[in-house]
Amino acid sequence: MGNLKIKELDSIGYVDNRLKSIVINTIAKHFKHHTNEDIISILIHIRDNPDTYVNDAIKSKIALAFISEKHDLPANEYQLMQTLTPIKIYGADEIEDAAKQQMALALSLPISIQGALMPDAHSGYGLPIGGVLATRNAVIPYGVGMDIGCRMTLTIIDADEKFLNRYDHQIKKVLFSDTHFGMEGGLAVAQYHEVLDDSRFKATPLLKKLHGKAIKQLGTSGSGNHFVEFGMIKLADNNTLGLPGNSYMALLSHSGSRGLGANIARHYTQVAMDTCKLPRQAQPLAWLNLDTEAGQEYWLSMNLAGDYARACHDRIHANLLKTLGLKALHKTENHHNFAWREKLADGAEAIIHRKGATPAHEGELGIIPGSMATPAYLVAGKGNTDSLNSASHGAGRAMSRQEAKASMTGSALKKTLAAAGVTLIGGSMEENPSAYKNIEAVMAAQTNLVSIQGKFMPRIVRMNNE
DNA sequence: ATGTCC
Repeated sequence: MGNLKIKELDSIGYVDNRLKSIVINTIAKHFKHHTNEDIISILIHIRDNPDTYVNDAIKSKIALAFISEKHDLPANEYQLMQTLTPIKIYGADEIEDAAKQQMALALSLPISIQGALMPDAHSGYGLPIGGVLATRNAVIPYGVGMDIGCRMTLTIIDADEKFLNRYDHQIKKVLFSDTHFGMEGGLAVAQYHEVLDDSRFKATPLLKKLHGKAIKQLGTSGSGNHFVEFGMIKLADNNTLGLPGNSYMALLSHSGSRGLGANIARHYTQVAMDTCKLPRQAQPLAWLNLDTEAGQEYWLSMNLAGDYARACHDRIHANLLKTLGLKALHKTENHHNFAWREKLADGAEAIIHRKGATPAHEGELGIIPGSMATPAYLVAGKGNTDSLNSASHGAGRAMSRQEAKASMTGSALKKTLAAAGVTLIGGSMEENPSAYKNIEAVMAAQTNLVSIQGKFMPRIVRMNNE
């Protein structure tokens, strides 16, 4: 740093030793060719306007340290920022205020860079469902969610509607015998997938402990809105899959990482909340710095849970197709509860949290389901950077689970299903189609984010009982 | 979402 003296730092208010060492390191790394005069004027500007630098790739470290020093906070305590972090909201009219407020709170974290709210958004714990958040070198366990790697898999099958109609009875039987939903019991046939041999299961005491549970639950589905269903998909002409724009039988599944991911999420949320202190209302958004051991452990564990969730879908699809003697033509899959290291529009690297959001980079295929009696859409991303390359993960809840239960009777649901030509095996009132927003309206709110490649209509749906 | 506090 040329001949800038420590005394000069003192004279401009950089007195704290931690602050000084960050400044010295930053200067040595990034401001080698600046004059002392320039450096001092930059430091004074950061000192007087720290909030405006919290998103700066280089100067944010100084700004954050300065803010924490100024407020006389310990190194692990943080204040919320007043600066407005960029946010784009899609389908704002249909999104409840509580979800927007949660997103605004998330954007006031000093680690937040950019955010987006998808048209199916509703309030969740910490980050709203349908929330996308870019942060700098930190991961928020509640920004990923409790079901790490909750995801979709669609297999387009080499069969037409005649097969679905002719083998209706067998399909129902297999959807009952070859899937497992809920917490008790498991599949009749022992499952294997190479993910079970993954060495990451030996990386931490927690993962070692969870390995047995992962073995038992491989190939099972969860509860709530999780499903496995057969239906028909009509592909668009000139779709990007390279398949003729015909109608095909298809298998669609929605589930996550079961007990493995839930335990990882619970454990590291606690670690984050113990080690990253925030104002009370923001505490669920506590993060793990990715340079710390806990941050790296979570990152490894989250990725393993994601791979495990994928393996569960792989087993489900392989089991059902094998029993029914069917052949896959094409497979589409995507996580919608996960975090990725990605580049932002300006080239800066960020951690992108998608909590109930579909990755939608240019050309990337994904699946956006409606409900048990409404279409799911096979989409290709448009790479819209305002949405952080994301789209909705479904139609989104219009009613709480309680409201949904209270507003629907068994006979009314039967009528809805019959009108849609859907057979439901298991399922609950909480998942009734009217508890969800209109999927067509949600799709209309994100035409700048994805293009529709195919429309899937469920025919035989398996969900958890109750 | 989750053997819903091993």
